Amino acid sequence: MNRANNIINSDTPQSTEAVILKAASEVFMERGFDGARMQEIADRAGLNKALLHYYYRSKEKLFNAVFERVLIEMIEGMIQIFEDNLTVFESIRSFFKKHQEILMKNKLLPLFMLNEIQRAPELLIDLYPVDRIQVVRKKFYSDVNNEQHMGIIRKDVDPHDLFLNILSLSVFPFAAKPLLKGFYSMDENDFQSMISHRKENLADFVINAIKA
Amino acid sequence: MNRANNIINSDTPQSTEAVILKAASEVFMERGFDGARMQEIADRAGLNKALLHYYYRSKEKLFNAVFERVLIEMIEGMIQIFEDNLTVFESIRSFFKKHQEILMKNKLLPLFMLNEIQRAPELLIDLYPVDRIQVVRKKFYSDVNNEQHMGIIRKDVDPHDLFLNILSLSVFPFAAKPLLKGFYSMDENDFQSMISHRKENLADFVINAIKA
DNA sequence: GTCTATATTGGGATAGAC
DNA sequence: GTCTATCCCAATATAGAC
Repeated sequence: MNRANNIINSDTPQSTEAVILKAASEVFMERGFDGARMQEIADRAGLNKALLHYYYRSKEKLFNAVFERVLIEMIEGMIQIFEDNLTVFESIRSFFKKHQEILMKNKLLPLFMLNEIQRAPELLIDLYPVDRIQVVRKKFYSDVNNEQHMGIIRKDVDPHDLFLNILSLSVFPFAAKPLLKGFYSMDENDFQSMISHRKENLADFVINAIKA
Repeated sequence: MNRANNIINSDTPQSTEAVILKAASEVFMERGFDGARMQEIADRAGLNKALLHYYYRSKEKLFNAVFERVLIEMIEGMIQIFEDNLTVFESIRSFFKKHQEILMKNKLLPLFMLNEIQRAPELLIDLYPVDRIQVVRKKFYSDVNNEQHMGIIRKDVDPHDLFLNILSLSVFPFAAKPLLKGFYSMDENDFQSMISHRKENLADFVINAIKA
């Protein structure tokens, strides 16, 4: 269980501050900012509400602390996946494999992030240097372009679209988990095995879609 | 602007009940159940809070009225798209085209639905006869199987996966709109033209991925 | 630093006049 | 049916003892 794959659960926290942050992460992830209660966070941390305010002043500040941490680790995690020097096909394979594993350990992450950014879009700009991720995207784009010239990837593939498609295929099932459970009447195990299956097969889907 | 494509905005409402429902739809969609305020709904409807309770008893009942309507229209809309007797490739083309148009008119719909079902999964089962959508899925599956035997679609395509992939590609960008805006620094127009672009090209992506 | 007790306000819900 | 005024609880936040 290496650090990169583990966004919410820190390693057996010691300091009160860390205990609070861990409990807060859980509750905010499950219920969102508006649905979360300071009381529940205190209960889960085994402390009282007053202490939360002692350390973090307000619910909003506590939330921001949680969100910033989650946001940074998520993006850094995604960046790492793309960092190795691989062919585009290999990158795609490795991306799905690693990304599905990350999300499997943090099933609530996608919906949480999408939600809170919709609620307060400034969170994204305020808390993160957005251009950090541009570097990776640009590299991916030029890699794709190269392989298009080499006749490996179809010429009509737009790298920008491709990136978004990959992200959609990877993330959506997690955001839609409760919906899928309802429609397909799946339980937690079914969902898990669906993801393992996708982890192996999504790359083929995409590669077939783009290969020349 | 036909009815099927129009989930939130009803046609120039008359009755107070309808005015409330319309205002409530807007506010719940924008802020979710937990973030929504009865006061804001009243303000937008040009009425006072007391009337909301007069007609709908409680916030929760008002929400359920909104949610049920949205859920049913959404599913019925999706079902209609698949109802025509087309080849799989044609279905896919027509699905993306129509579905992107529906979502374009209700950009907040996907995230709203995903959210609220995560918050209260029983909404799905309580408010809708789930098996209604199974019929369409089953038909799609058997169509795919047929065309696999005819050598049109790759044998290793799992219809179940394919369905989820199509949904992911169609829905995710809307759920992630604020995130995309942040990362790509897009404005509303950029987003709109990205969707028009995808409306035309998503089908090719999928068809390339699955054609034998 | 951590607790109990309390202040304060936001917001869902109701009473009652018209 | 629609309004104003009010109730009341839940939830954030603070005071102050230890």
